[in-house]
Amino acid sequence: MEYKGYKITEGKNRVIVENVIDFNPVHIFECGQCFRWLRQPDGSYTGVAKGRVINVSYNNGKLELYNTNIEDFKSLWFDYFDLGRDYSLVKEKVMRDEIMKQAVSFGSGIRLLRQDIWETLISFIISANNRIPMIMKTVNAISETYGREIEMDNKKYYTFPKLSDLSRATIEKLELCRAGFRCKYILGTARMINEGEMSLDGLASMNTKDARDYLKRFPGVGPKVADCTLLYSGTKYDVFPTDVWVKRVMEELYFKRETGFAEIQSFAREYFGEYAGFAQQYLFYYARENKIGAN
DNA sequence: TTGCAGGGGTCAA
DNA sequence: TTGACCCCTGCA
Repeated sequence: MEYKGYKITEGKNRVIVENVIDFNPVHIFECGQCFRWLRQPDGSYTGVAKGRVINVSYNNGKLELYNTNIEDFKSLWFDYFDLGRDYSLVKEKVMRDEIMKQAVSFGSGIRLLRQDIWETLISFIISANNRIPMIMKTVNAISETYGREIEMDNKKYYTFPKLSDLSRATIEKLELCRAGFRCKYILGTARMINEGEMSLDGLASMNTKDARDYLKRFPGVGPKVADCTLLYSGTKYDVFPTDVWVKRVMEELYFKRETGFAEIQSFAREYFGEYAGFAQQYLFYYARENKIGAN
């Protein structure tokens, strides 16, 4: 059948989507926006999202989602993989110079996943002063401890915990998930939302600055975590999360000198405008994979 | 083998 | 503006 410009067919516990372009699982899942997708020996990726576990592979315009059905594809995965967006247009918009042409060509199959904002917020609180393998371990441990068990091919996986379940956690038990000094931030944030003191529901209708300031009221959330939360949940795209890698690549390729957070932010806003978030993602992936600016 | 620096930042002084 | 911070890995 035809669905929003794609040809989709249903197979045994799987959905095949044809005519998919600008989609590369390696770029998407390894560009740093998510922590729950694992590369399999055959090159496909298995991950937990939307309360489900699926396996994703892609070859020559054909996207294959295993352990799902057409109904879930329409209601969940189409949106999650941002399949309604024309990434060729996005690339055109951000390729403003030779540097961006390089970065885009390097990460040509990147897509910004539209992830659950609650999970994204907690995951990026964990990311502070941390390394990716550790972040993945901690998010997994939290899911195993407080999430729900699901299954694919007789293997167990765990969904990211609901707000109410994580709110009931204790610092002592959370510490077993190896979140270290971030445990108090996780619990503090969860409880503020659970008790109704704060809410993630209104962020989309705020302007970007207000949304960022609002998120920064959570413990463990500063400018970087706030911007990541907004961008990787698909809430705001005119943000430019600036971590050490982005700072390095901006200094080395654009500024040709040392600079600060504020200067990079205003440059990105001015230069990339509403596409800043996409530009950041191409740049980050390019910088990290090529160790640009690494000592 | 042991020791130490440092990491996708944030907080507090 | 500057150091401390959980925990783990990489590298002397």
